[in-house]
This record gives sequence, C-alpha cells and structure tokens, in this order.
Amino acid sequence: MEACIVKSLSIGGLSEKTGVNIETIRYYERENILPKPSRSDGGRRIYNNEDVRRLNFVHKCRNLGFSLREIVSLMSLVDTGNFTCKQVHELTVVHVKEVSEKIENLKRMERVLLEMADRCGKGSIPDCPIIDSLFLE
Amino acid sequence: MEACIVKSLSIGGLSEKTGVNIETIRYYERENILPKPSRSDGGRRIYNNEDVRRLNFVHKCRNLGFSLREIVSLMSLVDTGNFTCKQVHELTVVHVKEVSEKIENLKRMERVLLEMADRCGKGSIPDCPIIDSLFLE
DNA sequence: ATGTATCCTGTAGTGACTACAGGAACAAGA
DNA sequence: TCTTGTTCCTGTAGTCACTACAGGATACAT
Repeated sequence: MEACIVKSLSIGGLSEKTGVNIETIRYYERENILPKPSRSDGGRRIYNNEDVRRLNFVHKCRNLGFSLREIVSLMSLVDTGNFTCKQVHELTVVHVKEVSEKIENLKRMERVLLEMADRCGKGSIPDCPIIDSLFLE
Repeated sequence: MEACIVKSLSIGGLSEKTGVNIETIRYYERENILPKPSRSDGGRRIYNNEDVRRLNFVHKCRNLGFSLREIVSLMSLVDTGNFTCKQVHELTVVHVKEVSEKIENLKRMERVLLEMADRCGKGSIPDCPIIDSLFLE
C-alpha cells in the first residue's frame, strides 16, 4: 500500500489555506465548532483535507452572516445526513429576512446622517445643527 | 427663594422618560458615559433635566450606530465648548462611510443568500445546492 | 405593621473573537 | 552538536455594549 493520500497540515498551514486566524481556529475547537484534530508526537495539531473543508464551510457561512449557532445546526443537519433541502432552505430564508431588516435599519441611519451632514455648514463656528438635532426632544 | 425648578427623577423615571433600560443607565454611569448623579438620603440616584438631555443624546447616537467611544468624543467636544461644526461634520462623514460599507456588505450577502435559496428546489430529498455551494472551493 | 414595588451593589454571562504570557517543540544553518 | 528563530502549546484576560441575576435595602400605600 502507498502512504495515505491525505495531506496533513499544521495549524499555521490550515490558517494560511483558509484565511482563518490561528487563534480563531483554536477558538472554534474549544467551542466544538470544529472537531478535535489528531496530534503529533510533540502535541501539535494535525489537520487533514476534511478539516480544510469544514473550516471553509464555517468561514463562508460566517462571511454570509450566519451565527456560529446557526452554523452548528447547519453542519449537524449535514453530518447526520438527516436533512432535507427544504430545511436548509427555510433556515436560509429566515436568515435572509434578518439581513434585509439590518439593511433597512442601516439605510434609515444613513439617510439621517447624510441629512444632518448636509445641513451642517462645515463652518469654523461652534454652532452645529448636527449637535443641535441630536440634543433635541 | 422658591424651590428649585428642576424636576428630579428616579432611575426608573429616567428609564421611562428616555426608553433606556435601567441596567443600561447604570452601565453608562460605570463606564463614565454619564456623570454620577446625586443621591437621596437612602442612597438612590436622583436625576435632573440635564441628565435626561444627555441620556437622550446618547440614546439617539446609539440608534444612529455611533459607538460609545464616538459618543464620548462627541460629548467632550460639546462639553469643552471647544469644537467647530467642521469637526462634528468630519466625525459624521467618517461614520456615514462606515455605515455605507456595512450596507454594501450586507447587500452582497443578501444577493448570495437569495441566489442560493432560489436554486434550492425546497424538495424533500437530502441533496441541497445551498449546502453544496457552501462546501465548494 | 405589612406587603410590594423600586432600588442598591456586585458579579457573571453573552457572541465571536483577539491578545497576550510563559513555555515547549521543531527546522535550518554554522 | 549547538544555536537561533520560528511555530506551536495552554490558559487566561480583554473587547463591545449590554443583560441578568443574587441578595439585600429602601420607599410607599394600605
């Protein structure tokens, strides 16, 4: 038999390959987001292709604004094989709704800020309509 | 002389008047966002109109997404009287830029999520293009 | 006098990291 | 072989902006 095909990586290598901070990888392990990897004789973490895959998954989901809790539930669906496309769809739709709401709030914020900045004359006198409007009511 | 015109409030009254949680008010005091109020004989906090004004300011700024740090710097500008409209304008413009960036990121997120949800057939079979696309790369 | 509503302090928990300190292991060059 | 520098280890504490609770004190209405 040939040696195993699976490429092994140090935590630094995994970090480089996925773009996830080393400290964050260890944090994910502590929080059971990632499984405990095997160790070298010296006690160092050794990762394989499956670990890369999982971490990429987590990383992508985080970039899409899923919480770690949501990610765990997505992954456990996948791991048990006990999921339907419908379940995943529902989870995603709920999440996209939250994202849309965040966007709306931020837009409102942006409008008010731009309005205030616009009314402000940028002058060198102490009077400032921004401050005034924030103190009103 | 007549009694003082300033209306005094308990922490509960202040909370009700401003819509800010009692625990949050005490937190703001601990963090020196708000000044330490005077106390009654029994040791209870007593607030006046100026406190209402300040807390409203903080509350409004928080709703506009300013961090507490930013709010403190805004307030200290105001308190020293040592500020120009230009300074406030600049702070606001920087902030609005951050907000716009957040909006852009969330929109990207939203697009990807909608796309994924759209491709997903909502079926009852385990195959799911959402999961697939998250595991890719 | 009694009940209950409000308040007090101090501490700990949240989420998702990030930043150390202080030490061990490894790889490469002299 | 020795040294040097890099990478890694664990464990703890800090970040932000709150929120929650325990265990007690005070205030007010009946």
